[in-house]
Amino acid sequence: MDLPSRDTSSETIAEDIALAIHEHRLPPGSKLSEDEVGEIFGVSRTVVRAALQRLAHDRLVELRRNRGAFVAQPSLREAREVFEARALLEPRTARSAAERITEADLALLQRHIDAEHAALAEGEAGRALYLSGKFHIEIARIADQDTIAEFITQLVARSSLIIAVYWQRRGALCERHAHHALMRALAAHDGPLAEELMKSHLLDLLSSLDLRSRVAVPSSLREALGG
Amino acid sequence: MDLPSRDTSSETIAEDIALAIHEHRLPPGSKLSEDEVGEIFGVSRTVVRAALQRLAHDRLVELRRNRGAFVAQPSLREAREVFEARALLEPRTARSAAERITEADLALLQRHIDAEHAALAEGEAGRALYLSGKFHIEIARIADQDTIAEFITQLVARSSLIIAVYWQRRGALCERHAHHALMRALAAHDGPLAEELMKSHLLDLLSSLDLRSRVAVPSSLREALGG
DNA sequence: GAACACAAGATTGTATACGATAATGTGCCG
DNA sequence: CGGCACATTATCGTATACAATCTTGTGTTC
Repeated sequence: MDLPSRDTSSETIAEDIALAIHEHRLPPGSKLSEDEVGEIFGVSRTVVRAALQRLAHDRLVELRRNRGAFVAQPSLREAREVFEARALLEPRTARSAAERITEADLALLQRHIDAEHAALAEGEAGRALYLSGKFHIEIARIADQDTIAEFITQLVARSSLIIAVYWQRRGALCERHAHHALMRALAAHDGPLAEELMKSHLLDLLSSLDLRSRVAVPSSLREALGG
Repeated sequence: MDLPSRDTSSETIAEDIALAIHEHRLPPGSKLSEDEVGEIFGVSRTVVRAALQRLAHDRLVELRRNRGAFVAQPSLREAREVFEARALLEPRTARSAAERITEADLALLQRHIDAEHAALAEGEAGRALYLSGKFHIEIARIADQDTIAEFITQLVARSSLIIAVYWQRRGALCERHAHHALMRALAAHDGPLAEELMKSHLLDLLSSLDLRSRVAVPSSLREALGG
């Protein structure tokens, strides 16, 4: 039943869970029992705990003492703060990326966009959102700023969670235009334009969230009631 | 020998180790054996591992598979990146802080500065550096930006490590002037000035490091040679 | 009938034990 | 005498077992 588990397992498990959260297969509030997770992945609680601790540090899960691990439910305040942090980091990073981007990088970014496009066409909105986040992370990597890229990776993951909770217009993510425009600026090595586009893109994202009143409903309760 | 250990222990241990790194009692490259640390704090390896994992996530220690945990030795590149990240985050945060700072906040900051002063006078350079970092973190907290404050906390801790490795002028930290000037700008609610002062303060810090050539010497080797 | 106290169950927190892996020391061979 | 192969040792990686804590169900009392 348990595959040979190629590498160090706790990292793999943490990434699997993170991906599930990212793709909204694990809704906010879900309980992640150590026994249960351990059985699913065929490992002991020890390694599960390590994975959960890592996710807790990234604020993707919340660890409550003697209660267990739950998929985090970002507060209104946290949602605002995450996007404010991104607004500080990403525009300047996009500018750096535009100044040093290569043809290979551009091709890679284009593949990301195409994959996102395809996922959306197939109705896999969760996966599309995940790939959309990858696009942002990739830009930070292109800027050759590993430290900042790491922060952005965290922020993108948390953004995914925030979108799961506070998204209002259930329609299409209007990101395609923004990402295409960013691509053009990057291809043209136009740093200032890329910076400006990224800035407004993040503002658009933030304003598309309903941060007025919608308190995060405890989805565990909703589960119990709905089904 | 072992105190009742008031709270959850792994957090406490992680903070104790972080403080020791911060104050340069644990030089970069030091090995942190699980058994050894566990014996010192009177706990099992389980909880030590949790603490070390947390520190590894903050990039204060490096975890090598089947080798153990070592106090991190930031690379030249990492040193540069950490200060670039701070340059993106802290100036704008200082501006926000200036706009919303209260009298109580000012008093607290002043106490920080005084304590730093006192530590320096008593020759406790390590503790002075630690308090100096606290000053920066406190500003982020005053800006009411928990998320960014968390990032800055990480970056300040890593900066301390970087200073331990790359500091060139062994003389006094020239921070006192910069921090006093910042205090004045904050007290005057002068956001733009605070932003500018923070920016140049960080640049000063970066330029006071010797990032030209000095490769981090493996201090374990140096220990062995020096006695 | 409602509220409190208590007990049973479940889940996490921690310690210990065993297996795997890498560093080190020893002996043989060239 | 130097270098390589192998055994030894120490340390980490993981699993399991026990203890502490919280939740929940039940019975009693007002």
